[in-house]
Amino acid sequence: MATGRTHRTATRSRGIPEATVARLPLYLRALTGLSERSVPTVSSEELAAAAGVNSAKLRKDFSYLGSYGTRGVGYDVEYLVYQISRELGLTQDWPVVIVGIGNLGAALANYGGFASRGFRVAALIDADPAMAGKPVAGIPVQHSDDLERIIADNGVSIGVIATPAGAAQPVCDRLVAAGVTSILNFAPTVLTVPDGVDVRKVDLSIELQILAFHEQRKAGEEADAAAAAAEAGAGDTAPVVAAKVRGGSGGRGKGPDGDVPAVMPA
Amino acid sequence: MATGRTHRTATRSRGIPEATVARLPLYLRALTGLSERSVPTVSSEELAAAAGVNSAKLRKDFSYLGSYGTRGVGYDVEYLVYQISRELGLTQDWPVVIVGIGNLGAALANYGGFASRGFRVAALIDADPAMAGKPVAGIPVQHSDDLERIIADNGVSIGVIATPAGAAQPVCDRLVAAGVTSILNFAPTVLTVPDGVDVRKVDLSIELQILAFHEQRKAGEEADAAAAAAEAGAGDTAPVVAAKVRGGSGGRGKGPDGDVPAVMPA
DNA sequence: GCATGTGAACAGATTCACAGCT
DNA sequence: AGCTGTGAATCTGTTCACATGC
Repeated sequence: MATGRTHRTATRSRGIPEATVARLPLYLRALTGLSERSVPTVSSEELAAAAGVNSAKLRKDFSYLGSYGTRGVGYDVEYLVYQISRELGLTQDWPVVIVGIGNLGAALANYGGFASRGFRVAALIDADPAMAGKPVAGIPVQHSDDLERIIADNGVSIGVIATPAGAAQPVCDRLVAAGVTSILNFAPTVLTVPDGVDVRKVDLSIELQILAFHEQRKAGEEADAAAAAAEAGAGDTAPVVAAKVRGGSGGRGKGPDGDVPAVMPA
Repeated sequence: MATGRTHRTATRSRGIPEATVARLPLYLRALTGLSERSVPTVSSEELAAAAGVNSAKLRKDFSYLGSYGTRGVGYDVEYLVYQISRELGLTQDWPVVIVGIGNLGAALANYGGFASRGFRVAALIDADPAMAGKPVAGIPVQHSDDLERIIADNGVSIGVIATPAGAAQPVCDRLVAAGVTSILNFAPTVLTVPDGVDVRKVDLSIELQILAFHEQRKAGEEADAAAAAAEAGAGDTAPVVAAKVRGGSGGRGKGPDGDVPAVMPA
């Protein structure tokens, strides 16, 4: 169903491009590094190198925030740290709940990067009664029956879903109903949420698949030749089936050399 | 200098846009779901809904792969699964090493999504001698002294870094020197790699920071809305509007645009 | 002189809308 | 009639190059 529609008044003055927002945390990290080493100022060139982007992009990004630099000199590190933190909303405290305390959930609970940036793990929630009360990263796991109360009691607006795929949508629905408006989803599922709720997803296997694509490409001539050979072979062997007899059901012939299908999940 | 990717020297007309590549795994997942339920064909509309994108984009994406659909009918599920798998390089087996077996590394080792898509965890490596020999996810952890040998013995070209930030660059250097050409980095550091090596990073705290930005903006918009209402109503109704009114979707005319999930995927 | 900040050119991705095939 | 495949239009993001101000 079409939900849709972004706000129209969007670009008043708070029109920071999404791509820029996604880089602000990167700059912030580089800046905190400099701050810790008591570096007072940086040029766009230096900071860009530390953040792994190019300097023109960095200057453009900063220009959306305002003119916080000094021509001929550079940027004041502490000042920029503050401005970016404020822009990202990190000057306030964000209570977060993590739902699904398996391996990944536990890893997230232990992840130091949260606490150090204004995020506070307010609660860990799991559906397994055996987990209830068990401390993970020093925080006792609570049963999911209490999810709504926990959200309300802690004023949580950001939820992290680290459940198995099947549980993700129901959990998401409950989080949203309870008042959560931002969700970070680690489950390999497309979540459906009402308008006004933001979802970001992190999918480990997707990242690897993208790498595999490039890796295959790199293998270059070899892989290319192999693929070409396989495709050429298609003219008189198995894949013809795939190419012509589609719609067929179950029995798909095995590929050219052994393991064609290969992609069914366990 | 940094990311030096050879331009689209690509092979023949193999110029698949990066944005499209990043979505192929998404389509693949939706398709495997359909395949498991023995659905023989899908329309671009249906598949797009399942993958959480809009149908024009999906058709455009598929057009880069070739003409694998049937006009008036749709796409053959099994055939598409095979084509996308092949394009992503998932019809071959990719041995992967995970370096840094802390909470996160263990979670990754246990993550089912790898094995099910052509990725095989060939080895777990950690710098802590106390970990050596201990099985995680059924695989004995090996000491990092042997990193080079492990890479070579297993023909590994993809490495996953899940170490603390400080160890990431040295580990990366050793992986690359040993022959790894694709790296998935979970450590919160910018890695420097030679040309020809791909790095993708997953940063949990960055994702949360992006959510925080939007969360903050939402709060601001509520205020804006209240202000606008006040302005329009001229002291008519109270700012009660600012209360939690979410998910809205009252009547509103047909939305001209699709159902974009509000935030761009990683 | 030197580095920021920014309009303008460029490149890439998304969406539209319809021609073309089944 | 229905759905794919794709040029054209649009939108978003990046890079260039230089005027601007310390």
